[in-house]
Amino acid sequence: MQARTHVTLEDVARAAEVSLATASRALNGTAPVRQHLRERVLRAAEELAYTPNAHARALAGATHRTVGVICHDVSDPYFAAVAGGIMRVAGDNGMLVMLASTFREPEREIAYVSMLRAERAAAILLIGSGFEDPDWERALDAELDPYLAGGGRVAVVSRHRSLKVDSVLPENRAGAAAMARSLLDLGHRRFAVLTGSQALTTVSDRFGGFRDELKKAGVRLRPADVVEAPFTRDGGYAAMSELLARGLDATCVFAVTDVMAIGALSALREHGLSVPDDVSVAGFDDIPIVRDLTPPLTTVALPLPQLGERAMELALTENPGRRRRIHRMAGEVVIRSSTRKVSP
Amino acid sequence: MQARTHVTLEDVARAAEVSLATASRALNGTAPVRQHLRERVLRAAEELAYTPNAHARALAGATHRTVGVICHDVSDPYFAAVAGGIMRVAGDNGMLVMLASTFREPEREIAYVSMLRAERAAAILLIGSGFEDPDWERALDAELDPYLAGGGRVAVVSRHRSLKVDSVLPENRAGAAAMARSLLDLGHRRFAVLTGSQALTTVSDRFGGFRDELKKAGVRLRPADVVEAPFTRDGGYAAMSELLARGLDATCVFAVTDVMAIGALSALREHGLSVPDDVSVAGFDDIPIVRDLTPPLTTVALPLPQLGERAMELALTENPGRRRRIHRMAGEVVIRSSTRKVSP
DNA sequence: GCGCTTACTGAAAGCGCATTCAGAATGACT
DNA sequence: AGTCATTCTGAATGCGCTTTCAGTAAGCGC
Repeated sequence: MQARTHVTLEDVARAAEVSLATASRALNGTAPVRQHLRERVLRAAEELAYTPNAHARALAGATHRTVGVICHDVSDPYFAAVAGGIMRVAGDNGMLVMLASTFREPEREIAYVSMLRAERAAAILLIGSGFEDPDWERALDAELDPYLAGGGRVAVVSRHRSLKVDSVLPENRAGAAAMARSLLDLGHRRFAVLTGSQALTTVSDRFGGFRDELKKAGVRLRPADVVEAPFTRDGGYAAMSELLARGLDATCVFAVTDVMAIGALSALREHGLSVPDDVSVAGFDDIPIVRDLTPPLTTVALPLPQLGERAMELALTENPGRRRRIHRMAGEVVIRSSTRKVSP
Repeated sequence: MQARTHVTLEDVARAAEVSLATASRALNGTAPVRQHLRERVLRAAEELAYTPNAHARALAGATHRTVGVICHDVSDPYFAAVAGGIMRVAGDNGMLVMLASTFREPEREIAYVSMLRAERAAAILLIGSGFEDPDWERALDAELDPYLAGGGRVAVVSRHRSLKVDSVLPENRAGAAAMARSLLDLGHRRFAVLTGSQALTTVSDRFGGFRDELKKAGVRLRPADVVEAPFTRDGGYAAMSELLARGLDATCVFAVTDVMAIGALSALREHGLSVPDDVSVAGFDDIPIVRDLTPPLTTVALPLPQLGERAMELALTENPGRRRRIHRMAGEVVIRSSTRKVSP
C-alpha cells in the first residue's frame, strides 16, 4: 500500500482553529458547541472532505454500526429475498451489512463468524439451516459464546437447534402438514417427496410434518417414494429424474423447497409429463419467481423478506433479560395451477 | 451497551508471560519467535478465545480486509448472480464483503459510499447503472475522489460514464444488436421494445444497439412501439399490458432485461396470447431462472457471476500506473423457445 | 465588584494493536 | 576468553477518535 494519507479530525480541528475535542463534539453533536465554532468546524470538514475513520471511532468506544449476515448462497432466491428484508431495515437504521456466503462449507461459516467477531459487529445473523455434523455446530457455538458474552447480538432465521439465541422460525412443520391436507383434499393418495438432507431441521420439519399428516390420513410414504438431493434446482431435477427413471408411481410430488420444485418441473417436462394433468407438484417457500412459472407453483408461502426484517429487528432491539426470544412465522398454503384434483 | 469486556492481546500476553510485542508476533508470524514462547502464546490465545480487534488492527496500520459492494437490490436475480461471483472471489481471498442495496435511491448510494469510506474498505464496487440525474453522479464523484486519492480501489460493473475507474463492461450494444439480427433472421419485421429509463447507459446501449441494427435492415421502431417502465417484473408486466391495451401490432417483443421479460410473459399469458405462437419474446441477461420458464426465454446471455469475479479481481489487483482498466465481456445470443420464425 | 452557577473549551488519557528501536541472549570465530 | 554478527525480546510510540477532567469565560444576583 501507498501513503494513504487521510484527512483526520486533527486536520479539521487545526483548519477550524479549535481543539480536537471541540471538533469532535461539533461534528457529532455530543455536546453543545458555540454556534460560530461549530460552523467553522463544519465548514472545515466539508472543505477537506473529511470522513471519520470508523475504526478509530469503534476503538474509541463509539458503538460500531455494522451487522454481519451469514447465509449459504446469496444467489439462491430464498436467501436473496431474506437478505433483502434484512438490508432494508439495516439501511433504515443506518447500519452497514456485511454479507457472507458459505457456499455450504462449514469451515467458511466458522471463519466468517470469527471475522465478524473481529470486526466487533453489533450483531450477527445466521440465515438458513445449520450443518449436519454436530461437531461443526459445537465449533460454531464455541465461536459464538464469547461473542455473546462480550455483548454481541445473535439472531438466527430458520435454524432450530441453535443455542439460546433470538430466532425467527417459519412454521415448517405446520406448513408442510397444511400442504399435505390440501393435497389430500384434492384426492391424492400416492405421493413422492423430494427432500434435502434430513439432518437439517428445516428439512426434517417439513418432511416430518408432511409425512405425519399423511399417516394420520392413513396414507403411507414408502422409502422408495422419497428421494434426497441437494437443495438446488439441479438437485430437484436429479431427484425427479431418478424417480422418473424407476417409474413414477405417484399422482403428486412434494418438494421441500421451491427451488427443488423448479428442477422437478423441468425434469417432468423433459420426460413428456404434463403438470398438473399427469402429476401435481407442490413446493415450499414461495420465492417470487414461482408465480410466473407455467404452471404457477402451488406452494407454502413464507413471508421471506419479513423473516429477514424480524431477525434484524430482534437483533437491533435491546434484550435486557437476555432471554431467548422466538418469533414464529406461519406459512400459508397457496394453491396455484401446478396441482389439481386427482382424476378418478 | 454494556461492559463488552473483550479478551485483548494484552490478556493473552500476560497469560503467556511474554510481552505484547512477542504475542503479536507469535500470532501473526510477522517475526520469528522461539518455539516454546510461540506455543505458550498460541495456547493462551486458544484458551482465552482471543479474537483480535479488527479495528485496532486497521488503526495500527495493517490493511483492512474488507470490500464494499453497492447494488440496487440484492433480491433482484441479476444482482444476486453478480454478487455471488464477487463473494466467491472475495471469500477465497479472505475478504469480508459489505453489501448494500440502494433500492434505487441515490441518497442511499452516496450515504453508503461515505460509510464504506469511513470503514476504510480496501475497495468499493459499484454494480449496475448509475442514476439519471447528473447532479447525483457528480456528488458520487466527489465522494469517490478523496477515496481514490487515499489509495482506495474502485471498480464498477456495467456503469459507463463513471470516472476513471476500473470497469467491467458487458457489451450491451453489441449484444442487443446481435439479438436484433437473430430476430430479423427469424423473419420478424414488426417489433415492440420494453425498456427502462433511457438515461441509464445500460438501457440506452441495449436499446440503441437494438434499434440501430433494425434500422440498418430498414426496419423502423415507432415511438408507440417502445414502452418505458421500471426495471422490475411488475414494470415489464405493466409495460406489456399497456402495449396490449393499445392493440399490440408486433410479432416480437424485446425486453431490455430478463426480469422485465418475465413480467411481459405473464401479461401475455393473461391476455390469452401464446408465446411464441402469437408473439415472440426475447430478453437480456440470462438470469438463471429463464431457462426454466415456459417457454424457456430467448435472451442475450451475460456471464453474470464472472462479471462480479472480474470486478473483484480488478479491485484486488495492484494497478501501479493507476490507469483505467476496462474489461469488456461479450454477451451471447441464446435462442430458446420463446422466439420462433414468424409465420408468413 | 464579588462570589457563584452555568456553558463551553482544551489537554490528556486511553481504546487494542503493529512496529520501531534498543537491548539481551545466543552462537560463531579468532 | 573476547569480539562481532545474529536472533529474539520487550518497552515505548502512534494510528484517529471519544471522553473524562480540569479548567476558563460568561452570566447572574447581591
